[in-house]
Amino acid sequence: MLDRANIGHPWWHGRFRGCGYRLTIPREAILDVLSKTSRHLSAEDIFLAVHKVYPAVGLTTIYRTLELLVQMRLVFKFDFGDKRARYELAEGTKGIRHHHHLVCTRCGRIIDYTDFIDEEKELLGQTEKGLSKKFNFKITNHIIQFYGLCDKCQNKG
Amino acid sequence: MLDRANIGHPWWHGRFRGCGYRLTIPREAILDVLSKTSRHLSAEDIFLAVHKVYPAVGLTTIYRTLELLVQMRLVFKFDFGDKRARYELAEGTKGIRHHHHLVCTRCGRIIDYTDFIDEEKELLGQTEKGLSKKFNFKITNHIIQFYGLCDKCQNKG
DNA sequence: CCTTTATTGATAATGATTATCATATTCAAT
DNA sequence: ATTGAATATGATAATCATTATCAATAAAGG
Ligand SMILES: [Mn+2]
Ligand SMILES: [Mn+2]
Ligand SMILES: [Zn+2]
Ligand SMILES: [Zn+2]
Repeated sequence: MLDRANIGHPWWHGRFRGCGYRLTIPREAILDVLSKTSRHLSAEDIFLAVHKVYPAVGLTTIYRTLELLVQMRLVFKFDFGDKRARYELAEGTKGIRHHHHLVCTRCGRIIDYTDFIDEEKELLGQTEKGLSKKFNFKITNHIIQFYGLCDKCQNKG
Repeated sequence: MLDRANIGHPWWHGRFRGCGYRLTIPREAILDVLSKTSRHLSAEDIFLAVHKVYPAVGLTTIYRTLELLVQMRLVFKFDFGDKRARYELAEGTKGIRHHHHLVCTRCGRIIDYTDFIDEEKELLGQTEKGLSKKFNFKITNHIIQFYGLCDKCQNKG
């Protein structure tokens, strides 16, 4: 039910054309897994999910492909303080879905938030402009993360 | 010239009283190193610096002490995307010196900035309040990092 | 000095990520 | 379809920052 013809999210096909990269089964399978979750998966998470459908795909390929996808800006790579890197699709069919994160330092839960983004954008724009000028620094990216305790973890020792 | 009597930054002595923790030579040496730099040192950096004065101090103690200092909130631990953790004294004699970072993705240079913090504070306050309410999340900390190219790295391939 | 507890350092183990390298796949040109 | 160069893959071993162990030390308080 996850055969090649059925995967066909055409919107990332175009990204591979012209880069010299090939859109192979492992690569599509990885994009497919990422596109079907709202969680922030580790390389091993992705490996296990892909493994169910394509048991021949190795962990090395997962790492290699993720590195490629990050470099192509199709995927974001995050560090939330547990030891493993976490990956998330950078855009959906509707374009880039920019958001920031709340990270629970007790249970590791990650919450995406997109509210307040508008106000943040305003300030970030100003800040980036000021910083670029003052330090002659070309900003390409930023991360904002709030750490603390999620609702469940506040009601425990 | 870095003997015990000479180190005596009394302001962190108090932090160890009442916690059951002892202010030992290795711990003071580590705090001393951190207090004398504006750079963002790795555990090994600190090890090497301490080693010059107290060659008997082992790397394990550096890691253990840093973990303790982070937990005591005397030191901040950062991840700037190179593989090693980076450490920075959380406060000076004047109290906490809150700031954010610019990270050059090419040469790894880290720039502290404290300008724009006031405007940021305003927005962060609002955002934290809104997020806390909406998600019932108790925020204790945040990180903001801008990634890009520093002035030197813009003028290279 | 003695006892208890906290701290230390040498060493080995861990675990996520990378490097290697021989094999397999793709794709365009016959 | 066949071929052949370029690209991609997977099993395996290597890296390397960080942790776990554990016996030896040092501090604190009588
Ligand atoms: Mn997210
Ligand atoms: Mn800093
Ligand atoms: Zn939680
Ligand atoms: Zn640079």
